[in-house]
Amino acid sequence: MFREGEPAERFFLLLDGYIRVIRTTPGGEQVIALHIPPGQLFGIAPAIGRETYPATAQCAAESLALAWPVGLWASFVADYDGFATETYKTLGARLGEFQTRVTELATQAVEQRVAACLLRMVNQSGRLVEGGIEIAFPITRANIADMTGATLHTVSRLLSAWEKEGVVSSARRKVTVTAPHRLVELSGEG
Amino acid sequence: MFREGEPAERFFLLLDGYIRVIRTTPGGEQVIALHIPPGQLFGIAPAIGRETYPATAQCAAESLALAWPVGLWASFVADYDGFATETYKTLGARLGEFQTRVTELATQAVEQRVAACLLRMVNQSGRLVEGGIEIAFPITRANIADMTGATLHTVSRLLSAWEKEGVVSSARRKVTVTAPHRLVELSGEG
DNA sequence: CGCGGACGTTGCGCGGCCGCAAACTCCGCC
DNA sequence: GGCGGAGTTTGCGGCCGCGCAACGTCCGCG
Repeated sequence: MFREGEPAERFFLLLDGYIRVIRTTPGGEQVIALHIPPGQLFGIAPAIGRETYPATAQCAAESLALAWPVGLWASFVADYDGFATETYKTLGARLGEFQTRVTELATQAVEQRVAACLLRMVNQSGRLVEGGIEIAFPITRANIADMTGATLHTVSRLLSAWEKEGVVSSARRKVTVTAPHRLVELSGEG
Repeated sequence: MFREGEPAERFFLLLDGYIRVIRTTPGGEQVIALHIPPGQLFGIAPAIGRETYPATAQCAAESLALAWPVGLWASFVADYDGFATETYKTLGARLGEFQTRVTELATQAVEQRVAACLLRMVNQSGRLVEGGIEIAFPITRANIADMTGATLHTVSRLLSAWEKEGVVSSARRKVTVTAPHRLVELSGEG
């Protein structure tokens, strides 16, 4: 959709699908900052007084979004009454999520972080299926590794172990949580 | 000043001093989320649609702040023209900082994180003294450990090593950076 | 002036997680 | 159908950084 550092020419509203927001380090490694579910605004650089995008946005699944030139931002805020409030809440929710993630990354072991990461995705974007709750967009071990600051290998090992214990059930690019309560325990009551 | 989870009854403007914003994990460990320099708003729960404070705020140094009941927030936004914009920018800056920290925590080794952490504090709250730039508020090794997700011991070892190399110079509750460029290298060009 | 507590340093051992390597499976595409 | 690439699994070795412990130092306070 757009890349980190590009001039922010538009802002978006996601109608359907999922967007992955990514930051790339100078060293070439990437970190997944967040996933945008349908119904949320994104690319809202103008809201925070920026003229370039602070991160890269990719489609995590087939997606449909509306886009407006940033010039219209001010008139949206002025014309639609709940708009500013809603934006504030979105920002606040993201700020809170980042704070939580900083806390997790700083204090918890990889196993707990991966568990917490799965729980977060299930909560935000879970889809009820028989046998558990499925994460509603395609996701690989490598993606989870990028979110948790672990390696692909470690994530794979953890998921294998959990699958043997019946906590999760995973297929190619898909993860279903079958025993959320167990995962909560694993995440350290977080 | 206030504690995480308390009902947000007031918001603040820091006139002088420094505020440390802290989150405590269920396990009792604490993480320093950010430091507030003079001139910034803080405790702005109402801005993000929250009714409780998302974190704890302590004085890091002797401080002086103004406080208003949250009820006045709306009228501030309505009456003072730059107020909303300024708040957005503050939120945006914090969001950006958290994103950066998540990235660092996820991809970089402890040594680089500590270097980056010192650089950030020097940039935001540095005071020019002879021989280098000093961090303007009292700070302990344990504080730095809480910010970087390392242990007191590791931080102590790193600072000792850097002091021998002439990169920093530290005393009790005080750190002065004497060779910022070296620290930038150590931080991995971050 | 002496005590207590906060802060800082250093050594040692262990374990979790990375890094590398190799192999397997599945899917899309020509 | 066959090829290639993306995704996943698993084993093994090594190192960084934690956890513990003990000691040293500095400051504030009665």
